[in-house]
Amino acid sequence: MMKELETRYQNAKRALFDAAYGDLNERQREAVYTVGGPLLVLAGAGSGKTTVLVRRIAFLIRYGNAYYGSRIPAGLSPERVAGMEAAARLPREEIVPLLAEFAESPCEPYRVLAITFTNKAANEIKTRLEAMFPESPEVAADIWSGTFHSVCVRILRRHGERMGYRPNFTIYDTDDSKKAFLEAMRQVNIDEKLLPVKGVMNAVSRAKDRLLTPEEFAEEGNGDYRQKQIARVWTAYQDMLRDANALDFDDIIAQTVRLLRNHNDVRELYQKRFQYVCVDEYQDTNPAQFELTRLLAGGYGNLMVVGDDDQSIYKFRGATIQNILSFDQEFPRAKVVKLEQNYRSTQNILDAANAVIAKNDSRMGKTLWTAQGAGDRLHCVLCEDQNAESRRIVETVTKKVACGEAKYRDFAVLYRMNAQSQNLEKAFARSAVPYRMLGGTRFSDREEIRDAVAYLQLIANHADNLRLGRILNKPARKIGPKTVEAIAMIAAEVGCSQFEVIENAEKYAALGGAKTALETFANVIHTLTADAGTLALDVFFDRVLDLTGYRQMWIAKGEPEAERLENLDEFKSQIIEYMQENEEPTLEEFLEETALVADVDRYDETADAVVLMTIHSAKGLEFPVVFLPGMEEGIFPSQQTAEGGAAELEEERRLAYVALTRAKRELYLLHTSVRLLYGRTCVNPVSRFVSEIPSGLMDVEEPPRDRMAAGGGFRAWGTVSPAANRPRTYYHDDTYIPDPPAYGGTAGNRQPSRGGAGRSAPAYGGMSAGAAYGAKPKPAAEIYGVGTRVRHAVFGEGEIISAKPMGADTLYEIMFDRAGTKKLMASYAKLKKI
DNA sequence: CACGCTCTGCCTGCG
DNA sequence: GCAGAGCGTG
Repeated sequence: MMKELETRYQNAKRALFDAAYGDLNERQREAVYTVGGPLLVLAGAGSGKTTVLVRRIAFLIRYGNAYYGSRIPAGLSPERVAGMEAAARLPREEIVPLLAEFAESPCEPYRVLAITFTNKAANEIKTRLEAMFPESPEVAADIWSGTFHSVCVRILRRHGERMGYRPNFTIYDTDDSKKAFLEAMRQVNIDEKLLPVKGVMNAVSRAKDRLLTPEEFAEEGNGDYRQKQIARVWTAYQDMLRDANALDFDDIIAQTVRLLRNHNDVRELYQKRFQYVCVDEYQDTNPAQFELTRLLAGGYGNLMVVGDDDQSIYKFRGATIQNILSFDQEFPRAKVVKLEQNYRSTQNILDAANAVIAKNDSRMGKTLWTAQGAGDRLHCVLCEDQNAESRRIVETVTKKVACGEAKYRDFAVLYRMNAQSQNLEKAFARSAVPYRMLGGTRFSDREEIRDAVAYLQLIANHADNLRLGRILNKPARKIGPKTVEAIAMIAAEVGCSQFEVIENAEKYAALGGAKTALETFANVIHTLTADAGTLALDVFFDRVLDLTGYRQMWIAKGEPEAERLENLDEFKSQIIEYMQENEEPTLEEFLEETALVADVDRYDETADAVVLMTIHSAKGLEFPVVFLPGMEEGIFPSQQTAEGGAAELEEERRLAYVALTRAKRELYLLHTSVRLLYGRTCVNPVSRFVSEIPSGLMDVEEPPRDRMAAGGGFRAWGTVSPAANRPRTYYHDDTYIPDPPAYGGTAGNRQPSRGGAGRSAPAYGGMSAGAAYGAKPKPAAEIYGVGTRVRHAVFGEGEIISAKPMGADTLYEIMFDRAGTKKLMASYAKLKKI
């Protein structure tokens, strides 16, 4: 009798939770309720992955193992159970307060660790957790949530001394690291021409991902000469970092793993602390991160990982898809929950993505579905060339915005490689469509920012030889390469830091005439080091720029470098922002944030503008309308992938899957008949990923016949027509004019003309353009001189600042009052003189 | 030391 | 096509 009541109680309890979590689907709920043991959540694109992660953390803090737990309250009565059964029919918000009493060993917030890859993801988790506990903000604050690197740095600051790092250690980013590698190569006498640094850095980085030591790496090469050389460089590099009390990004993970492996007390400290460990984007983890996760979760064994094997696109960065594929072998009792219901896209888009990814072998197997319905068919658009492709995208955006179908921010243009972005950006820059482009040089990578940071780093850590070298003679202080070399020699002999040599310059005869300059420099750094402890950070920063003469250096260069000063101001506002966010701001902590938090929120989702970025950086984002230009063999899949092995192609196909699943409503796949890339004209067949999409899902669009070249026209599926093969000349500003017929030659064997034809502007006749494309002849336009005020239909009023004759036409550069400076062809701009 | 010229290589890139 | 590195010269 009692047994039956207990079963009823358990069922009623679960029914209450199911009702309270009724906004989740069944699979999502299962993931949330499963708190004990290893758990793999295979979360398809758009399946509510972050929601599950956050809700689960909140669940285990509030209720612990309430759902699957077997606890029965004392004095359980039939009336009580009947009451619970009736309560399940109440509205959700009335059920939620009833759940607290079912809590079964709930977890304290500080015992939860959530690891992500990007700061953006870490911040999102934090923000969403704060929203889950509005009544007690300390809960979200107590949860350890951060990136792999921030978690490891936190551990190393505390226990790094065991590994030989003093707590004020410095973090070297990729650029610093490159400088150190170059120096290391000089030290071991290896010519950069024979062994490019890029290759060395990559090899060492991959080896560190695999937790190898230089010795193991050399051994693994089995006598391979190159590998032995790399190991020598690596050893010298590692010595330099050790001397400078510095770690690079890879060391941060690898050394934390060694710390936890080799020091039982430290490992146990964290294993006892972390009752629950969650890892996001698990398909992107490398072997070192796998090991770290395993160690940290090794106490309680409550490890949840979330990821999507089909979105593993970072093998080139060291990630192993194996980590997710063999999770259930590594953790034998693991539970696997698949999230396949998609809340983002239409069924047509999902069917296309499913069809493409189904061609892969190395996958766990998922099929996305939606309750939303089929939606529009995909569009496959063939354009003449990359300019037509870009224009086509801009036109489509303009049209859809004009008819009120969408806002600018609903559109994204996603491309395979950054080289494609130039054309696209030009088309947008010339139009009235607001856009923002991600990628390119990051703010923190700019020279002036790096220099400013180097000054701050040196002040925080005088042993930082690399940063010292960066700014020692910047601005020029009459400390030339000879002096620098002498300093390095002395430092190596004495066994001290280079800055200590400078401090004691008068002791060393070898420093000769530079002594005074060095003393002055040392004094400046000493003064600033003292200031760092007393002045407010922003005031201190100004003082650094002024006392070192660094600001003056850029001021002296005048107008062309004005942006540098603006960037330094922008950096100062980042300092102020940091001061506002932290109660006890310190230089060291600020520097750590700068090292680990590169350009937060590069993508402002609120701005009403079309977004342009690579497919890689679009992972995790979604847009109502997505354009995928360059769906061509040789671009996507890229040349080197297509030539690589099957594994490379599978990764590329996953990238295609990521690209397709970014779209919510509409998807445009664009490809061209001819394309100018790397200064070469190429004729690429349409991408295999387009061909893999069932034709019934797609509308195919080709340019109308009369606009096509003579000779049978273009065939969509890659047949090369002779006319398409004709070489063309492009001007630096991308205004294109076909070569006259007499030019001859074919695209395939055309020699790159370095600095030759095409740079200057030969006077081509306008007619050849018309003849090649059968296009209408350009209407004659009235020619205006520089300084003329004109009106444009879209951009409004402006002034002509330059006019360049181009064949029969004229290229104007016009500074518009509101739309900025644009380059326009006279015949198309339809300008009116004011 | 600053500049301008030539040469080269070139996919994706978190922290 | 173009950026970044390397190199030579004023």
